[in-house]
Amino acid sequence: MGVFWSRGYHATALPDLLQATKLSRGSLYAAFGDKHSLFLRALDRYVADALTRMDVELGPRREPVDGLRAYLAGYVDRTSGANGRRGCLLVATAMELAGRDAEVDRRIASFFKAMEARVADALSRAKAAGKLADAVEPTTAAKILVCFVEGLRVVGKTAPARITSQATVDALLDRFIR
Amino acid sequence: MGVFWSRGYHATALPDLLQATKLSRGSLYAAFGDKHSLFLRALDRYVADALTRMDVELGPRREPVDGLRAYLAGYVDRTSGANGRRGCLLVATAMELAGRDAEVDRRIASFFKAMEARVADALSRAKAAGKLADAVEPTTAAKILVCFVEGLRVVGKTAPARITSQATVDALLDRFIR
DNA sequence: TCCTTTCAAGACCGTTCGGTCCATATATTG
DNA sequence: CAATATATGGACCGAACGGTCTTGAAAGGA
Repeated sequence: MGVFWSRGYHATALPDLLQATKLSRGSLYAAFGDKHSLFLRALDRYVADALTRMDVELGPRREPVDGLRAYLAGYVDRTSGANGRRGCLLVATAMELAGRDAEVDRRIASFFKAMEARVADALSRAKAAGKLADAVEPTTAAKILVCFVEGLRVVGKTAPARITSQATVDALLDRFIR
Repeated sequence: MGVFWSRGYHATALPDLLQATKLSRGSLYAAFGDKHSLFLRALDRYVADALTRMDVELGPRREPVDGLRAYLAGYVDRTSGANGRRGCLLVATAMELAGRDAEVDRRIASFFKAMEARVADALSRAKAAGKLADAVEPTTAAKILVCFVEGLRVVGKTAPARITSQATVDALLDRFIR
């Protein structure tokens, strides 16, 4: 997963994968079929990791506003410094392969949907608790937050300044919570 | 430019460029040096187009809030339907090449800075006109909007639904203007 | 008309790509 | 120990890559 993450699909060559998996050429093909299948596996793992992390951060047992802060803080962390420069396998894949690879399309779209649903859920619990500013609609606000964090990943590739990102995130959240 | 835009740098092969430029192999190399130089030219043009468009939308002669609406409407348009699926040369390049190509890095970073400056300027004029909501700080809000629109481009690759994007954009802007 | 310049078409180059195959070494098992 | 299953390193394959160079036709000028 790591090597696709760092380099992207096209830029990752077989030798990179062999080194990363410490497998021989033959064994790698026996185990995973081909490069594309291996990539889909990596993508699936990346998505699963992201979703379970969100389930922790935004889970129903947690105070929703705290959860949203944790969720956004995670993105600040992942878009700062070396993490930021490394980028995001999902966003990179969306830009590189979406529209040309149906399997990838499905995974990307379903991930965004799942992420949005989790954020929307946290927001609606926050709203029920009276923590949201007036006229904030959870599902729409969730779309805003999803777009925003994905944009953070893009900008973080070349401007991964933690303090700035954190301040930006705080300012955004301030427009939604009471 | 179009062919890099649609396919990305690595995925664009020489034959694609020959067909797009209607040049022979020899002429193309005589005119542009190599693939990388040609790509940088295309990127420069893309950036220049985007900035001049923003200068029109957010120019000082225009009502700043109207300008921001036009600017955001432009992004809705470019992230909807076929336009959305085509993606954005800048975002794709940022994810594919940033951190591995210094020339690209400079261009991406300076573009985001320039975009942010223009948005911030419009916002501060709006603030001076009393059109901004309380406690909205133009430079921070500009960073938010930039991240948001770049995120729209990412999400628009797989979910290019115009009505949804427009509603999301409207909801975001509503949090900032009075 | 002839000479020069230009440029398109594509042969060609070395390299690298993703993928297959085999000979060999290493375990595993009776 | 012998027989068998397993997995490894790397040779090998055709194709495509980016880039160079030759050839020949068309165009322009004297």
